[in-house]
Amino acid sequence: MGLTYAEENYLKAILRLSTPPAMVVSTNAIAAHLDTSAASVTDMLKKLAEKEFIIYQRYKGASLTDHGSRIATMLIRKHRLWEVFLVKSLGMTWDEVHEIAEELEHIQSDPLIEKLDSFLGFPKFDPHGDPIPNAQGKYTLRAQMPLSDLKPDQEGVVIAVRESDPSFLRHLTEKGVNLGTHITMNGTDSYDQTILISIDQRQLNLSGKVAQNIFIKLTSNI
Amino acid sequence: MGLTYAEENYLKAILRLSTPPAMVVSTNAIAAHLDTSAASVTDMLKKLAEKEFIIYQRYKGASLTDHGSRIATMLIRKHRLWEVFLVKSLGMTWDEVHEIAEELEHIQSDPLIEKLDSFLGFPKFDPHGDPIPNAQGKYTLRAQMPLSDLKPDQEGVVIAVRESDPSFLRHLTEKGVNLGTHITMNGTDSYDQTILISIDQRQLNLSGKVAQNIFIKLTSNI
DNA sequence: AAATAATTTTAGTTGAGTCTAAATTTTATT
DNA sequence: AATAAAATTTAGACTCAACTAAAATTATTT
Repeated sequence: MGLTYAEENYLKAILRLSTPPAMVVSTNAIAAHLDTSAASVTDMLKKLAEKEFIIYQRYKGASLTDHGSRIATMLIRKHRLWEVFLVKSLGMTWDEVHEIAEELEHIQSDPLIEKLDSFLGFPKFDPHGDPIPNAQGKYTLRAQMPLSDLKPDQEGVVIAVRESDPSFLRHLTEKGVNLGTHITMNGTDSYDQTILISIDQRQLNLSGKVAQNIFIKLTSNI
Repeated sequence: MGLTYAEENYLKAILRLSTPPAMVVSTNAIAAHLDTSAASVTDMLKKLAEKEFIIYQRYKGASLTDHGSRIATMLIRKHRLWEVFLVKSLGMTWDEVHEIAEELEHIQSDPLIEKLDSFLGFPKFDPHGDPIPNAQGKYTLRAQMPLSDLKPDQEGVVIAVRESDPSFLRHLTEKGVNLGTHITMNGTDSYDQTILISIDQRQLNLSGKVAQNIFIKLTSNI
């Protein structure tokens, strides 16, 4: 009695869009996220509610039940474990793996995923720095802030980036920004919101939009 | 422009059922293999012919075009490479992997499959002894015969087994029959067609049906 | 509080892939 | 060669997941 790919993708979208404290997601938000029509979303929400994966009230939006939340979390777990495999074992780059993991996450086998986890050494984070839920659905949250929020002279280490847009990730690679890269904030250009940073001794600048999608763990600044 | 899972599965079925010299597969054979109705097969054959993956004549059956054959062969390649990964890297057993590989073979990424091949060391055979096509679609055929065809006192090594039925494979494992196992034929029980063999010094018997699905490479018999 | 805008749902279609039942074509048998 | 049997195709219907257009509900603004 497995779920269809479409059902799984809807649950994943609802989890991704659920934010505390409300945890209720609107029809339009899901439609935008999945690039589909609001009418299609309404149809699917009715089905998912019928199967008790979500709680849904007409015109009010949807929220995951414990059951639905568990399924969505396991999809995230599978997605991120496969990404680790693709990068660590096969040598793919962080910009190549999201699309492939979108397919791999739907493979149905609990023994497979537990053995993959073991094979990879029970990684806690994926190649973009996102936490990997364990078999019980628990994961590590780390204190982090967008690079764009750093004040001049603050410094830190890149611990995560917004995944999934390959050209954004390739841009970072070109600039020398990777997980673990140490960055010092120099300042913001008042005209164009460009961010000035240094990596090692090297100075460079990033657009504000890019800097919002790089996440930093602060280190003691002098 | 990818194929649907259903289309891919039909092409794979046609390849599996194509036997020289005719290479033409009947509607009913496909229906039986895919456990579906003949009417559904007819519908799909029309679509595949329209897309030029097969040549199809009403009432006469279907055969793969070069294009269709290439796609089906690449599915076999992916299926068998994933099986090697599941057994060699993750430590699964040969009875567990077919069903999972049926899903994994549909993952769409050429770089992925070439890197997987390299990671595994370009294996030539899968965990059931079936040959793995290379990136050009070429594979190694080996001389082999069913265990049931051995004459008394002939001996050889198990180099392949019919894959895909988990309970058959578990049965073999229990009896101590694996790829590489050396077997001597002792004889056939005239009553019930049971096959008598020895493995090392140990004697055991197998049903005729089982013995037909174990493939042997003969070694010099005294 | 009424009017307008935005959001969401309903109604009616579509295409993929399947089904059963009936009709057609091919093959085998007398 | 005529008839019976087997194989195959056609016809019509179903489910899933999507769509557009129109209707209904909720939110916002005047």
